[in-house]
Amino acid sequence: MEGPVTIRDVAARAGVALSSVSRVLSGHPDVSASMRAKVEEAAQALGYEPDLLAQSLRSGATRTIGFIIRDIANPLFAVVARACEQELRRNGYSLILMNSDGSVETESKNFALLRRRRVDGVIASLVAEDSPYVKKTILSLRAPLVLLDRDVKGLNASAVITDHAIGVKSATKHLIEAGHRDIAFISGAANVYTTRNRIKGFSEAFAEAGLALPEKLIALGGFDAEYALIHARHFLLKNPRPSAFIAGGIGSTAGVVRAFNEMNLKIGKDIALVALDEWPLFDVFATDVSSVYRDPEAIGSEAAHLILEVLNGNEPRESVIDTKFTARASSQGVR
Amino acid sequence: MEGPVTIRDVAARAGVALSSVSRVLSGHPDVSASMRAKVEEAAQALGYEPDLLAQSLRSGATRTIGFIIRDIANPLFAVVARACEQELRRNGYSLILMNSDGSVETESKNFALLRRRRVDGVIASLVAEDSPYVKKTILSLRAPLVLLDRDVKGLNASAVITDHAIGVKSATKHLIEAGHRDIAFISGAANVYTTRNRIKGFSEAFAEAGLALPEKLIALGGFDAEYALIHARHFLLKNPRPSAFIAGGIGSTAGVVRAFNEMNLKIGKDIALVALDEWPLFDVFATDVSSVYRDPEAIGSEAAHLILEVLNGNEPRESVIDTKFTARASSQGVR
DNA sequence: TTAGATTCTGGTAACGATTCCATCGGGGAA
DNA sequence: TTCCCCGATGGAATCGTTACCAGAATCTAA
Repeated sequence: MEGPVTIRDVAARAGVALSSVSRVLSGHPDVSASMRAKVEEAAQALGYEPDLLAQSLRSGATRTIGFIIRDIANPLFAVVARACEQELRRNGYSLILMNSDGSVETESKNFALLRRRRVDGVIASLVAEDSPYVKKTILSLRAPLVLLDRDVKGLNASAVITDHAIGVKSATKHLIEAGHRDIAFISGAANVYTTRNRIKGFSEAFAEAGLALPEKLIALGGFDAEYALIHARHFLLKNPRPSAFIAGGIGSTAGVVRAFNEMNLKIGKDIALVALDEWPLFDVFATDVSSVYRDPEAIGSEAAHLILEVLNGNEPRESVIDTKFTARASSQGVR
Repeated sequence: MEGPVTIRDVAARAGVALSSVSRVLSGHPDVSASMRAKVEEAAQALGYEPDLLAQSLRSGATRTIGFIIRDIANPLFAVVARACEQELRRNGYSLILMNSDGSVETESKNFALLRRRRVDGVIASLVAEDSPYVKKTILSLRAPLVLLDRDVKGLNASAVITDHAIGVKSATKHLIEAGHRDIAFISGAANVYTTRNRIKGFSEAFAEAGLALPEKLIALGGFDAEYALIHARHFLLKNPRPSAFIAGGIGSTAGVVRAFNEMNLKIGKDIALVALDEWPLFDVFATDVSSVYRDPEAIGSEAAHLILEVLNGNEPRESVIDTKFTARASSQGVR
């Protein structure tokens, strides 16, 4: 019937000044027992709930964290987001989710909007590290930032970094030992750390084996299935055909395997495959696919920890998550 | 160097009253050209950005929508969330994401927090329709609500409803025609519309075939993989063993197929399967699994439309999304 | 010329909270 | 008894906006 009840209503009902109500409710020490009782009775009776908006305006803290990623529908990021939200929620923060849809303009607008919303911090997986706006946008944030798997110089930001190289290197080594030489590698563009670090592992394995990197079989341009499909098709028409593929991420894997299916190539028999990252139902419907795994749960909660640390006055820092290669039937030698 | 620039700073620089600045920036008609020029120059020069917090406090609208679901890591809901966020973003709203982790208490706390944050609306997939708190919590929201696949009486809320029955019915009919009689059905609890509506389709198919419903083979208790795994194991030990399974959702499917794998049962050969809902890489790694499909993209953007409609003064309403059964190799008759 | 309407502008009161400051007692110490 | 200090309270300013109100300036019509 009445609108939302404010601190004034409580003060009126208790017959005291509103500053006294505020003191009681915020646990100020200098309040008498009788005052405390009166105010608490009134607040209880009226069902008073403090307005977070007003508190935020006054205090300058919104207890809100922005979360910007390319696409929440990427199952890996969905798990990251869940873990992150859970951990932030436990600490009294809420999460504002924004997809950048793979567009640097959208990403930039998202940052600007979060700034205007006065979020206390931002966790982001940037579309690109080298786009001209990035630094300007981020430096004007005036709030702590946690990057997910990105390396941008001169930012003073925290970051959760994945050590892809170690996993990709042992995957590549494994393929080489199984006799593969023409190994195709399809992943996102080199303007994000993720890709560069994966290629690092890939290159190191070839170098250590004393072999030349198959540069013609490397396609770095997009994490989406479409990009991978087109380039996998192209590679599969080469002569000789590559005998193995490494697919950089869930989208890439989808594209690569679609290309295999189109040409009726059986994984592990006609062609070898290593997938970087796993996806839902991986363990039941892709039981023989070799993979380089990283724990998205750990990434999400670590991102939350890093932002909370800075909000508690600590210095930004980096945290490294490792990856693990598991060989399965898909990466054996093929005839 | 300076803190964030406010409307006062702009007023000072332009040498006018702050009310004039507000008028210019909010496009009030009664402003002279020279005033407009002065203010715009000053705002531009100082890089002024209005504070959404203050605007919200003043206007009463936060342009913020709460989104409460059980688990964003469920790939179906991740796509729903993405579509929803995109559509809301286009209309100037931001989305606050909260997982309820399958707990009615957490869900209730999330609602309370969103209320205190003064969100303009909430989109939610309730954990249960019948928990005692639900109505009280929701009625005290004082903001429009869109339910996802839930049916709660006396709420005056909008809803995006999926017509599962039609798809499940034709799936069941198909199984019956292929000779299956002992069809197991595993899904979430009956205190959500989703489950009841699926069972409705299941029952109707049996009724129309003049057969008795295999009540002993119905397990309704949880959408999670663990629940499905336990009950699938149990059913598979029965004599006679069910010849077909319908798994209600992505989690259920994971559990059911794990049970198959444990007992070394080949899908489509030793045992038939129909999955309700599809998941990422379904088309490449589960090409022969029969499914009842619904379009999560449509659900998400429809939810956004429904909440925007009410925010624009229209009455709440329901919107129905249909489902489609596709028969594949997994649901043929088995020896 | 003057009344009345019309622009335009500045000042001020909100929105709902917190916090500083001043005031008023009462209790303890000298 | 006097002085001081501290606990307890109320009043007012503030966070950054918007919106109302009043007054000044300009304009139109009689």
